[in-house]
Amino acid sequence: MSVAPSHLTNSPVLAAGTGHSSSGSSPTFSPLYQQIKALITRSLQSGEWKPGELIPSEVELAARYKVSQGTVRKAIDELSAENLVVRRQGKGTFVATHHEARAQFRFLRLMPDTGEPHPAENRVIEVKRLRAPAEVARLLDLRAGDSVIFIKRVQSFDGVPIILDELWLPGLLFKGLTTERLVEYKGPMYGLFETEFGTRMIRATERIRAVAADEAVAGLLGVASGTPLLSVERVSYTYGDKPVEVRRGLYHTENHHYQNELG
Amino acid sequence: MSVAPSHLTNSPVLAAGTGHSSSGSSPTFSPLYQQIKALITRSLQSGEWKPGELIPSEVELAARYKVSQGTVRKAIDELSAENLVVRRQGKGTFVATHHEARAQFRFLRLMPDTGEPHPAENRVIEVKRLRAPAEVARLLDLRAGDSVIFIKRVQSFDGVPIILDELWLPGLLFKGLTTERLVEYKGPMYGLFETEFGTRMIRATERIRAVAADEAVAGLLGVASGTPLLSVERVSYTYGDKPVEVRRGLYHTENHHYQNELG
DNA sequence: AAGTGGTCTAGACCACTTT
DNA sequence: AAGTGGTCTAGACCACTTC
Repeated sequence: MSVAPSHLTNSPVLAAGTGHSSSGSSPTFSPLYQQIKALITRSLQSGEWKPGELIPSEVELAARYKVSQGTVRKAIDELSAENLVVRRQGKGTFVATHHEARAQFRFLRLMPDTGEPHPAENRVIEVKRLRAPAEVARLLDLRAGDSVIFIKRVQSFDGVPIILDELWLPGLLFKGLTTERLVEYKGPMYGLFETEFGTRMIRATERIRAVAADEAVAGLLGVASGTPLLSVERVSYTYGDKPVEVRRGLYHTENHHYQNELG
Repeated sequence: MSVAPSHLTNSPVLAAGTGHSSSGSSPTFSPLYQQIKALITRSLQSGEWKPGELIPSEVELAARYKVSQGTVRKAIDELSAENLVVRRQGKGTFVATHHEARAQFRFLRLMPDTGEPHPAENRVIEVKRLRAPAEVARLLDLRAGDSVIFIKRVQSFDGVPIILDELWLPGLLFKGLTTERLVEYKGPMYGLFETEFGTRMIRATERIRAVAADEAVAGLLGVASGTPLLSVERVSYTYGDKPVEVRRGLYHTENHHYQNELG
């Protein structure tokens, strides 16, 4: 009935019956739906469909890739599970964006011990361009000495400073980033990165430990020197597992805690 | 062709064609595969299939529940995603267990800053039965004053004490738990709970903060009083989201860190 | 009414494991 | 060879949204 999708690595021609094979004899072979998933991911990465936009329907994609709707469906199921897209019944499938309430708490895990989480107030302390320190260069997959943008800021809740953040971003990707744009932008920083610089954070790894506040830090957070703080070192990745942000946060956890779920 | 599964809430009789409906007019209705999933979960919970054992094949389950294999498959897909079962191609589907290398790191997130994770050595400091403090009773969904088992222990890596744990367990569920059984048991504590007491931890929530070591804690961990420590408060749940463990860990994070992934 | 994702079925073939 | 989970297809109907 159907014709084998010639641009994919599978079955050159299909045997009798309806189903068709899922592996050829090529050096690389993966299930069809994985290949479809990779193709869709490529389109997301290239900006063919931008954050917040509607992607083609399952039927359209099935026609485009010459596979069944069920196969496209399984590909999108996985993309949805990885938070790259969001399905909405009756409407369609949308490219995920950081400009949504539900997406916020994936990357900001600090919660007040009691009551509802409040929006953070940001105070930018410093933005400058510098040569990547060896450690940052290693984590960002850059050469030591490559240009990076350094940001230092304090986040407050209800007027009380709680988080001191330091960020390092690849200079090439975030060329026009200035203090003004950071300050005037409302909403989460990842929303700014996504909208203004076309870089979307997909996942991150964190290393958490307890440290003591030194003099400088204590001053910025309004605590006594030596106060125990949560140190959160984060590396964020975009499409293709490319590292695009190194962040070091110091959290004052007297009345807040880092919330984590072990699934 | 097929007959509607009368023990499920859906379609009393099925219309022409192959597919059949997914919602009735009953007060409660959920997709068929969710109902199947609930039935399988109940069998896991009741011990019909024990940890490590093989559960019936998809074909058998489809016959038992009078649904298609595809529907059983979708139910098991979700159970697999939730780590309740493990699929092995060609062999079958097995009930998940804590006695596996892969399951360890889901609940022990402390890693050495460099090198491979080592097995922990446990030193049990105290095991006693007491009346649940108000906070513990609240978290375990018990009445204040109900009997709980309290455990205090130190975990070391390469002979260096790193973790001080305090645990509270419902007395009813862990009747025969003694210091001896804790000490003589090899492997992870959740393995003991699962094998000896039939209580399997499914998921947990954690609240993490930084605190200073007091005199008693400092002595047990061999650090100076006032040293910043990671405080990890965990509540673990078994089937049916029933809380069955409260744990408070203090981690010395000078050469270790808590590893977390943000998906 | 038309289009979208969500559910369910039936059947085919594949890859892997055991007998 | 037989049994298991894994992939793929085709088609039906449902729930929801928009026109």
